[in-house]
Amino acid sequence: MSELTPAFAGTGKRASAVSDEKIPPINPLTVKIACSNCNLRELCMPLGLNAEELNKIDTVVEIRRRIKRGGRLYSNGDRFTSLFAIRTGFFKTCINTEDGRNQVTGFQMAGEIMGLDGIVNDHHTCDAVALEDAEVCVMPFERIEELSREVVSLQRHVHKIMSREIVREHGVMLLLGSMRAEERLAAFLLNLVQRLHARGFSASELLLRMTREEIGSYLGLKLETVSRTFSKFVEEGIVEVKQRHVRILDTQALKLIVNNNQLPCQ
Amino acid sequence: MSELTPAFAGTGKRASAVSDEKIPPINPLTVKIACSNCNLRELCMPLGLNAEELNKIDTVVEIRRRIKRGGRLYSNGDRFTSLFAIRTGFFKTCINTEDGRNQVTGFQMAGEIMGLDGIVNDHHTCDAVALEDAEVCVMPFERIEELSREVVSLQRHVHKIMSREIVREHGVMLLLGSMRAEERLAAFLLNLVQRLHARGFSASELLLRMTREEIGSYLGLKLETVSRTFSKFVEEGIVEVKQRHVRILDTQALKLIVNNNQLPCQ
DNA sequence: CGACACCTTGAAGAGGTTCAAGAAATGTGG
DNA sequence: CCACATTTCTTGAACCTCTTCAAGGTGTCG
Repeated sequence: MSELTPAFAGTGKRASAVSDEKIPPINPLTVKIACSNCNLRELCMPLGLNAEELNKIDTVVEIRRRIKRGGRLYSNGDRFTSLFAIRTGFFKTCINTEDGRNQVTGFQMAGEIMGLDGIVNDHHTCDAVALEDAEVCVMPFERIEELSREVVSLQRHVHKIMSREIVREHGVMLLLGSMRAEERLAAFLLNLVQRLHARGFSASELLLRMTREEIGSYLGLKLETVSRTFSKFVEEGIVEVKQRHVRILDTQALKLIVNNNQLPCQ
Repeated sequence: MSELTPAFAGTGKRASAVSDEKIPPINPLTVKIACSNCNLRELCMPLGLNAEELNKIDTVVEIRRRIKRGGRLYSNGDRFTSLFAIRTGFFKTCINTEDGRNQVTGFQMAGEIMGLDGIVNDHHTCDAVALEDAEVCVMPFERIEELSREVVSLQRHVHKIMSREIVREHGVMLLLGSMRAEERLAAFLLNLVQRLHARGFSASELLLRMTREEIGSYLGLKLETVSRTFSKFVEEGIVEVKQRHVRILDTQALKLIVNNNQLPCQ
């Protein structure tokens, strides 16, 4: 776990694929608020639209909104009006109950949609907190519904996004209900790195944007257990860890841990 | 825990509200396949439709389907074509992984919608097993999408159903991630009895349709722990338990257990 | 540079699991 | 309808994983 820093220097940079412009100096001439010229379109919008549909879709994003690290996109109890597509940054969503319970329900990154929990009761039921400075596209839900009555592929897309969230949560239930600490952390790391890789980042290095406590809350473990489990993986040569920098040395070993030491078929 | 049997005799009968006809002799004259004269409509279909919309909605249910106890409505890998509304009966949904993990992701009863997991990849990702003889309305999803482009309140309704499922799963994550065995079982009992009560059954007596093992799987506990926790509740005078018959004697005590021994505000 | 948040590690303890045996209920076939 | 097989449930005892409590280290930011 000695000299990690140099190797991690590039972790924050995209290696390929879906590259997106830097945020600070938004050029109003080239970056107008429109999905049709957004590099993340393939992640949050349907593919195969014709020109007319593309024009309609462009009107779905009302404005963009910036959230500072630690700030909230929405809070439990807030009125629901819009879904949000993450352009840049990293979020956690969590439930905080009156009696002091706390549960991180997910971590969200660029291209992912937030706010679905608010639809059912017109109010949000969890908090969305930025874990790094972020920018989101605000999509009024009424507009989404209106458009998806006209654009069939958008309608289908919205349904898929919600279904995907349901299936993701099934996976979390499997994790929380049937895995031990090592298995949970291995599954967590593999999931994170896979999603980052799909966005052009490294398949083996990652920078954790959340604390041990937040990881623990998500995984149903105490922060000490998360820390100890990281240390165990390090001892076994599976990962290198330096604070929030993680390098996966043996992806296969992590997969074996998750799969009950069985090689997945094929 | 002595003489429970007599009191439980009526458990299977509806006390009031949404009463529905018995299944076996379906009279084709009175019970045509139509949501507009279904007693469960208020549970699975939007309210406040005009006559024209009601007529359209009636075409959403293709056929009904009966599932024997132990039978499957769908299985992991099955092609997704339809959503299902439960008319009668009781289901569990569960994930079974190749490496032998198993997780019950939910229990469903009359008026609830199943199959949402299949939308995202056109294939189901879990098994839906009937825990008692059941009858479901089969609603082809293409038809639902078509109609919800025309009937705004149906569109909104579909969105709410999916959002509700997402929020429900957040609650399960909270349960699995942050509660101890007693708290989990108390929350489980309160949730079940509340849903049954909303359907006209008793607010304090219930007949469990699932085994201790299935409860345990859902709650992330072993069946022995479920059994022991039931026994503990019995010792404390909170419930009476005789096999699958449960009578809640002290709802408040269960609520206190769930709420970390804090009375909920107001 | 000091205050603060975050992380690591050790030791003791609690909660839940595992293994095992027996009891109770349920289903089946004659 | 009864006898038997099977499933389900309960309970005890030993064990193990994770938590709790505590202390010290590391990194960060004004």
